[in-house]
Amino acid sequence: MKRKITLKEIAQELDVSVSTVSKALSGSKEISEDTTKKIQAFAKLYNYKPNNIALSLKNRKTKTIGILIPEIVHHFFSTVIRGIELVANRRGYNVIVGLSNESFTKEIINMEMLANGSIDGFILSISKETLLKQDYHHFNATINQGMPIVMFDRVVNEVDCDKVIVDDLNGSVKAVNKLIEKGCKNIALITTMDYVSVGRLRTQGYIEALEQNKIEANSNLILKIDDRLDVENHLDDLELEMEQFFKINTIDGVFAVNELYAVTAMKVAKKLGYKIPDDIQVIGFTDGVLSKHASPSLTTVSQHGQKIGEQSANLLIDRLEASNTAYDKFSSDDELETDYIKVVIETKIIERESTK
Amino acid sequence: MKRKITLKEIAQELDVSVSTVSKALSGSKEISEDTTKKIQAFAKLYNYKPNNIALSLKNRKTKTIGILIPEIVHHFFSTVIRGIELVANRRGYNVIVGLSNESFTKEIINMEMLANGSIDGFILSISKETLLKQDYHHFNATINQGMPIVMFDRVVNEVDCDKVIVDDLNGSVKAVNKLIEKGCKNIALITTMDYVSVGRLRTQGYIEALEQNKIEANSNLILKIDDRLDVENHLDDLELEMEQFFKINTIDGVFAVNELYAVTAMKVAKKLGYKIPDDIQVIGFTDGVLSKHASPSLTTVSQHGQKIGEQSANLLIDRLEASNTAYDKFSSDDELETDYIKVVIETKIIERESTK
DNA sequence: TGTTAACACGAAAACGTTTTCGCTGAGAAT
DNA sequence: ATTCTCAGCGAAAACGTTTTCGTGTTAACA
Repeated sequence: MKRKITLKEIAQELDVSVSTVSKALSGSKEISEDTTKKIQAFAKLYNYKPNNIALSLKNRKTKTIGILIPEIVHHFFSTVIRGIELVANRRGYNVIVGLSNESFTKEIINMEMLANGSIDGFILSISKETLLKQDYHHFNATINQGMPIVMFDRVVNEVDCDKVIVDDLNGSVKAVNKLIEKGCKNIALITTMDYVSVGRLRTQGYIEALEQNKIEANSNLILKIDDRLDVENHLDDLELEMEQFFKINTIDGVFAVNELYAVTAMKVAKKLGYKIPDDIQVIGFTDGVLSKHASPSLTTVSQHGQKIGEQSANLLIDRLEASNTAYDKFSSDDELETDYIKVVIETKIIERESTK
Repeated sequence: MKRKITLKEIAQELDVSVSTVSKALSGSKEISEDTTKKIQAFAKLYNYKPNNIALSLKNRKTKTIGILIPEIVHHFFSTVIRGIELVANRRGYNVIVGLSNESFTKEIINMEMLANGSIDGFILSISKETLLKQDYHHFNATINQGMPIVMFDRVVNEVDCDKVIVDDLNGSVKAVNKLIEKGCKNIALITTMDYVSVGRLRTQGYIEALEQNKIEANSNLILKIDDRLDVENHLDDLELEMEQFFKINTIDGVFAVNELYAVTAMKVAKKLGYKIPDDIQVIGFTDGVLSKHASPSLTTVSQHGQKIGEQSANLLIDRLEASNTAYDKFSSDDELETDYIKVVIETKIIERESTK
């Protein structure tokens, strides 16, 4: 077992100083060609690689991005991570992942754990509990310590930082318009409680689309699911709720704010004897595995999670590397006027079998 | 913008030495009660938190685990990550994620990037390309440098390290037995090419179960999918291949080595007019979203990905913390006899609508 | 021969910790 | 009055780098 070799050991072995080794390895012309060759050969032989931690300490930057998300077993979030990892890696950064599990406390603990030097900046999506509490002090505290944050998807006005969001409103408008265009008269909405911003926006889109088409929104046709309970493990409840909903109302179109709701709606509808898309047409949000492989496969609003991740990472790294140089130029810690960017990722409707 | 405060700054501010501050904060009784109180109050006021990087450098351990997996947008792998993160966090570790994207080269690059001090140990699952090439030198090199590795799911005998695997063979035997027990006479197997160890093992389980029941395996009933092509984006090909398969053979039971194949098989079967589970019963492997939400929902062999992650993390951290003390005790770098552990996670059949 | 410039290298500081050891002064013991 | 003990604190080393600033040697120049 040969442990990793250090500059000091190379120096001792070759009877030169540590500084000489360092310079030789970086190809400094301060060192003679002879010594340089000798040192480089030796280093290669022993597979020398500089220690990242030491570099981080010296440079006061870790080349690591912290991702903080509510949940990882989730198609959308894992797609975003993939996007982040892709550009992070390409630009020489690593990615460290923390899960808040939708909990306010875990979110804070995780942030504090990472904010003490482990990372250069955050990319995060806010947990449901935090959204409910509307307590965002930990984000602002982190930013005030000089650590940049990029928020995606679940964002909030109270925090001043770069943001990457899906065009939820527009996407929903498009989806509902599509249903109308395909002949639906009584379009139901299956959504979440309002405190989740994406749920609220998608609901708003539904209403706007109806208004655009001079259709009066009927509150009976809106089903708000309480997703504080762990839906995945209470599928029966969900189905029951929807069954009631379908029985009470006459419906020929469904817009659901995520694919689980959409797929479940289809299942329930089929069970009640409706044919899809003949009797009822369905459009979901989020283009995940479920949409693709459901039968009938689901027409859906695609969020381009990977693009969101890529954009977020680019935004963060841009700011990180800009702040280096800006820092040198002005050397003023305070208030170099920062205007933050909000990137909106366009959605796209992917038509499959659940619409005519 | 107040940057993070350091020991040195506290020391200056309070006119004591850095050592005194450090000791006071750690509650050393070497420091008088007065000074201790003063320092602790000041530190709390300025929200002092020790810098992780400096600690890592000093302690020569980062309290960070590197995860290296082929793909993250994947139910099984993300579940494993969740398990790892859970126990890592509980035991004071962070988790850094690298994606090989099934590529040999990216696997190596990622390993080298992380092996230079950024992490204390690896938890990984081998990429397909690496399995194909059968080149495992990078794993052994890493281990020889004193960095422990835990492999899960896709493991290999050529590398000596702790391993956590699913009981693929037994799981498959159970699944096929279940089909036989439910009255299936002509059971088809839909599997991958043999170089993926889990595919091979599950195939083997299929054959063993048939033998146990004195049924002769019929090679016509085995469909090997070439998954080198990106299946997700070539669903049509997949369906076509299966359609041919179903047309040629008489089949009343299907065992598929993953849920995508199983769900697709159901889709094709339904299209051909078969009723599930009346005409054909289906069992898949991996209990993911698809299994749960397919219609009919899929009976499947559950792999307990989270448990795999938890076990892997515990194994790794145990070894990390043991090696500390062992190191102190013997102070011998070389060959303290290491016997590695292989943990087998039992599978469980979850019965749903696709079997009688 | 004496001054200078270039060259090749080393010493030391710095990043932020922890820890070992040594020092100082005050009170107790002799 | 002298030695001892101990409490309370500081200096310095160490972790592995990079970088700035010397410093000594040699060759070139006046």
